[in-house]
Amino acid sequence: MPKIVDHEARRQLLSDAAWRVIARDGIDNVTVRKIADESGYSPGTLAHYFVDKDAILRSTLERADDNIRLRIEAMPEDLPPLTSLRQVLCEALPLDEERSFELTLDVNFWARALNQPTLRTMQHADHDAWRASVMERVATAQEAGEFPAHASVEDLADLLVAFIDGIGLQALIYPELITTDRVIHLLDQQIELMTGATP
Amino acid sequence: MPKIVDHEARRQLLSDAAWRVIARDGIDNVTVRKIADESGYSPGTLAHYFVDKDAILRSTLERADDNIRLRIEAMPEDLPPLTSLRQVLCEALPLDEERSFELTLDVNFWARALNQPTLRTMQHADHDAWRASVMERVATAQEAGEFPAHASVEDLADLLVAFIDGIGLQALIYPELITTDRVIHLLDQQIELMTGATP
Amino acid sequence: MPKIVDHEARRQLLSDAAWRVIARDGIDNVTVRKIADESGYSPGTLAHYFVDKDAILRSTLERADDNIRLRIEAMPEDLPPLTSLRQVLCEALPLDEERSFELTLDVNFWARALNQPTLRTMQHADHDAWRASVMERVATAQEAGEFPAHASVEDLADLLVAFIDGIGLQALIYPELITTDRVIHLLDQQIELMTGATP
Amino acid sequence: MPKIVDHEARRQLLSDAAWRVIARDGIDNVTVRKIADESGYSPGTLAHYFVDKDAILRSTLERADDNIRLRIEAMPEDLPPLTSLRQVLCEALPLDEERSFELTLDVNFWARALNQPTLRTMQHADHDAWRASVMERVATAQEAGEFPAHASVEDLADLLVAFIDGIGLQALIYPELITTDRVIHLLDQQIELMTGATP
DNA sequence: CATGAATGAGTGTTCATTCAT
DNA sequence: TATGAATGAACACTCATTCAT
Repeated sequence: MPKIVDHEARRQLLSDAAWRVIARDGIDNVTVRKIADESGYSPGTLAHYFVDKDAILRSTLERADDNIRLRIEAMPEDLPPLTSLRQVLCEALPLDEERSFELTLDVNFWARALNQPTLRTMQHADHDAWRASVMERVATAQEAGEFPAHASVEDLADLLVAFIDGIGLQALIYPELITTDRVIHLLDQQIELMTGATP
Repeated sequence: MPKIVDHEARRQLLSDAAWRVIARDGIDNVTVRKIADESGYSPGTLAHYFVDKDAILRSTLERADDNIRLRIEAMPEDLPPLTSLRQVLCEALPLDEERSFELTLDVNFWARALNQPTLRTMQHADHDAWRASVMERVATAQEAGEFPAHASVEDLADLLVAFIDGIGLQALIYPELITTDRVIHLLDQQIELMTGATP
Repeated sequence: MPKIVDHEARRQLLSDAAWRVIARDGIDNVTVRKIADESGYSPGTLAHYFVDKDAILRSTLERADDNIRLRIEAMPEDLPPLTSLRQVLCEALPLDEERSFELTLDVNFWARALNQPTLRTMQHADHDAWRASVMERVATAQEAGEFPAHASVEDLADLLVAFIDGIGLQALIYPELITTDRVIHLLDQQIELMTGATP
Repeated sequence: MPKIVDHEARRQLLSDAAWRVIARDGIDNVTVRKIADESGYSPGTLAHYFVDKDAILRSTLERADDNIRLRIEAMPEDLPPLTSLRQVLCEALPLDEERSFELTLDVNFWARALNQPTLRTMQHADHDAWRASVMERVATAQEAGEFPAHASVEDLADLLVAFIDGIGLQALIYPELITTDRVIHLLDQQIELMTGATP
């Protein structure tokens, strides 16, 4: 069934074009025409693959979160617990162009999620999945003695997740204030606080 | 004599109406007509007080950040250092309707700031002012022996600020996941980690 | 009845302000607000003196043509026939700032006259009055032997009037092409042709 | 395959519709909706062919002057010099509906040209081209002995151009005063004056 | 008489969507 | 399936006019 494969491939191609437009111009300035131009297809073509403009935008969010999930799944499994945790956390930080691109998309959708239940549900699911990945590695690390035994795994995970969300946002919006190096430095500080590795 | 209106008061009235529309419908769905309806005035009236729609939107951001700043300035000065710090941090969290309202506005402007330099500059200045308030209190607390003497004030402040930004966002978007009580609990945990007050 | 005098004086003041705005910005870009600003009064005040915006505009045309008529009436009566004729013709040419100002106004109203009968009637009357002045002086000059006896006074007058209208327009729109000196030169040529004063 | 339209043909169709609206309602009363209605298309369609309303208006001026130029270029080349000159002059006079239509357009743009440099440049170029056509034929006629040998070709041409501009305007605005027959009569008189062909 | 705040209809323009080819 | 011309509602903004003070 080559048609089906083509169809899905075309959807992804169009979705990626939409993503680039969002990242470049901001979600408020996206027009179907721009996406069509960016993709190399005509506006009418988009109608064959997405019911409406909102569907195109939603598809970009799906793709962005797929990317993060796939990268996490692709990680080696035999890493030291803290290393693995650190890698998972870094996947959500704007440390390189690709991840900045993904986070830019997320930020563009946050405000919309406040008003669009469908979008909110999507983001919620993705955030939960990522949070579960973090929590899983926190638990493993705790078992390995990296975190204090009495600490709540949920609390530790949520503290990390909140920190990552906050520092990532700042790094994205105020890159001259929060450089990539400083993001890493602060992440190390936060982990150090939590492992209790105080001198 | 014609009716003389207090221009500044009228501007605030209209700005507040705009704010309510942004919070209710999302910044993407704001129209001048809606703001006019919400304010009780006609669309043409808005033109007397703001040069264009963007100026109205910007004014809401100014008001929101003014609110936070004024509340911080109004705090008693003789509080214990950690209490004062905690209060400043809480001013930026969506712990009640008013503060949720303010944070909703901020979230709505984040994506726009990525593409509009003017907006970004405004947000940067406001964020910096708040960050300075936090840092000032962290320094005072450290002098009072609440934080380890060797810790960097900047690092401590930025860790807190990142945590607040992240947890506030989650509490706003996923209130059923991160309740107000949990926000407070996690804030306490984070402060505890930083003071080194391990049980 | 001092009120009446004030009223008329105020009308003229406002009319002059309107005139300046038309000449400066073009009749298409005139707004009541601009006229109010130019006059130093408020928009509401204009309503006391003119029923609507069109009435203000019409009043400027009246004033412009009054000016030309008054200048012609103020001319000495004992001038040589050709000199007198020449002076009348020059009153409608943009030879100085004042007359350029008047012609600018006329040009601004020509297109409107094509669609607004009221305006057309006004312009017609003014144009007729000026044409009559020209014809009168042509007749006098012919009687004095300046023009060939067999020539039609009407034809001579209309040829002159057409020339003046045409050359004035060009001098106004393309001043770098048709300078003031050239206008005078061409006027002399035309008169010479008509007097038959061939060298 | 979608319907492929001839862009240039469609532009002309829309331009002609705009022209009719200008001639009917006056350039001040032209709205995009009226042009759309007149053309039989929707307002949105115009945006596919012209960047904005001003571009539509400008296109009508281009078309009008193209028309005159093309008619002059299409004239037989072996006419007697004075006949050829006379024909060129008549092309700019409102002697029939088509030429009245063209002149109406010009008059509508004159006032605008005073304030819009782009428009002024366009009109200047067109006027110059037409003036050059006149001058060329005056020169040929002079060589053929129709005009006095000592007369300046430039002066003769400018006298004719000014006369044509002036009489055309009057014929257009005051048709009951200056009939078509009278326009022709006066043109003959003017040429006669210039050739010195006094009976 | 003078004010200027307020109105709301009208404007040019944008753009998601439709659909004949 | 792909096209791109066409649509028409929605938008921000302008501005002549009204009217309470």
